[in-house]
Amino acid sequence: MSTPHYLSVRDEIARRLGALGIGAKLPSERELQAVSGAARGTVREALFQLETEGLIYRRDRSGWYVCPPPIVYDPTQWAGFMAYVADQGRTPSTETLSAERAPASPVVAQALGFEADGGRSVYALRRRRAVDGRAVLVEDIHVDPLIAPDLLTFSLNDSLTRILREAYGVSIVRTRVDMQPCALTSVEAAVLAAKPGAPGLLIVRTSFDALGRAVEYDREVWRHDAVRLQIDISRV
Amino acid sequence: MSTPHYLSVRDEIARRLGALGIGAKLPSERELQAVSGAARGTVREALFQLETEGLIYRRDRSGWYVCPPPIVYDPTQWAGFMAYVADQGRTPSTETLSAERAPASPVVAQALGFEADGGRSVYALRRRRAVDGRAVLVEDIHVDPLIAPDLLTFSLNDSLTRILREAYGVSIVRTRVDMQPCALTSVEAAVLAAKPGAPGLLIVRTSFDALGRAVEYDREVWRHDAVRLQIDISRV
DNA sequence: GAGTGGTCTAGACCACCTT
DNA sequence: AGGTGGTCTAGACCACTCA
Repeated sequence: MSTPHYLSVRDEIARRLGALGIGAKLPSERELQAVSGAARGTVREALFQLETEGLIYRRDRSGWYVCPPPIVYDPTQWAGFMAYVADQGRTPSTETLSAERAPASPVVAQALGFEADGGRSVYALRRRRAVDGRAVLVEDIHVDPLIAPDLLTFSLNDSLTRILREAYGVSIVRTRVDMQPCALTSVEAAVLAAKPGAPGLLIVRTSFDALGRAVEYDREVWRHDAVRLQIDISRV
Repeated sequence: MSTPHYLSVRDEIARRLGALGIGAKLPSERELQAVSGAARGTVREALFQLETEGLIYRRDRSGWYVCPPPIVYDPTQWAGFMAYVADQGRTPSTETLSAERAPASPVVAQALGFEADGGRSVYALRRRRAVDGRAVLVEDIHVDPLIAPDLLTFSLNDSLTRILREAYGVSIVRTRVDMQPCALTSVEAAVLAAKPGAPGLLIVRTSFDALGRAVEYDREVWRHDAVRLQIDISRV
């Protein structure tokens, strides 16, 4: 047995994924076990492998499902999530989980250029966004209340950038994007119906206006299999 | 037992990571098992968790080690790997694993704008790059021989972009970057002394010159914990 | 050669989802 | 209420690394 058993089980399962449709539920682990003749732990090893590859995902305590293709995402463009996803023939949705004015954490305060220990507060939004009904990301957005007073009176499921532009006359001219693989915390996992510790992709965006003010600090945690970043850069 | 045992083991191990230096080897799994009183599988569960979080990594069949901090990488800048890493106070190194002229695969041919079934060949380089002696990425670079004839006569551990500019007068003015979490194939894992299926980060760069020609197609597979992308975008 | 991590087995119990 | 995935145990053997 030169190649481990769990890899042949992986291949066997992978072969069937095409027959199952996108989003379809896989047979139970105990069924897969019966078919493959392996112990359940070995079957799970194979499933974890496919999860890392982005071919299947799980909904916590529910089961394993075939991954839909990833969304292609350009964090430097400002078309907005709803437009992007629709352009790719998918159905986006946004849900605002919370919206409040709260004290700025040190990280947020620094990102928005607040003075240390100023005790400033920020607008904090938490949104869950889904593609074709599957929750793919949770984001925390922080906005300086001095730049966008009364922000919370707007409909927050829309493009926030449009609100900033149309209601406050603030245009984004510079964006700093940070990206890093991560593990889902228990909070993030709960929001995404995933298991805590599942692999994710962290994208942090800080947006600046023409005056150089940090207007928006956006922290997005994606399911790692749900997104592919694509950026097009032209040098001057 | 509201929180799973493997998570308390994780916390216990995480607490000790500070005391161990960066790059230090963790105690063996059987030692950790003895300390925690858990079964070995549970200890491994905890270690996998820390691996996903990017706090520890393993060298295949050797053991678990404390992760150094990630390299901050801007794929849109052309400073080059060696310059980047050095700027961050780390020691970069590059090793050319192979350099040859070979038929272009369909993916490469399309990326470089070759006509379909043209039977064109390309220069293909495979390089391994390390930070402080730890292999962090393997890259496959493909260059159009019509644009850079005799490329293989140069010293290929250097910045390829500089060679293109200084020897061939080709400047990159546009870059398309694609990025996606992935799993290491057995080939990539072998090059990086990792386990096949370990989490990775795939970065694909296609670079164009002023004439709009695709000059270079670069496919980089990173250890997922070794890199943090950072991009700064200004809109005109 | 000793000890390591990698793989694998064959069970078990529980909390939770689904029906 | 039944079945699921999540967690956990207590072993075992092997290929490999390292001293």
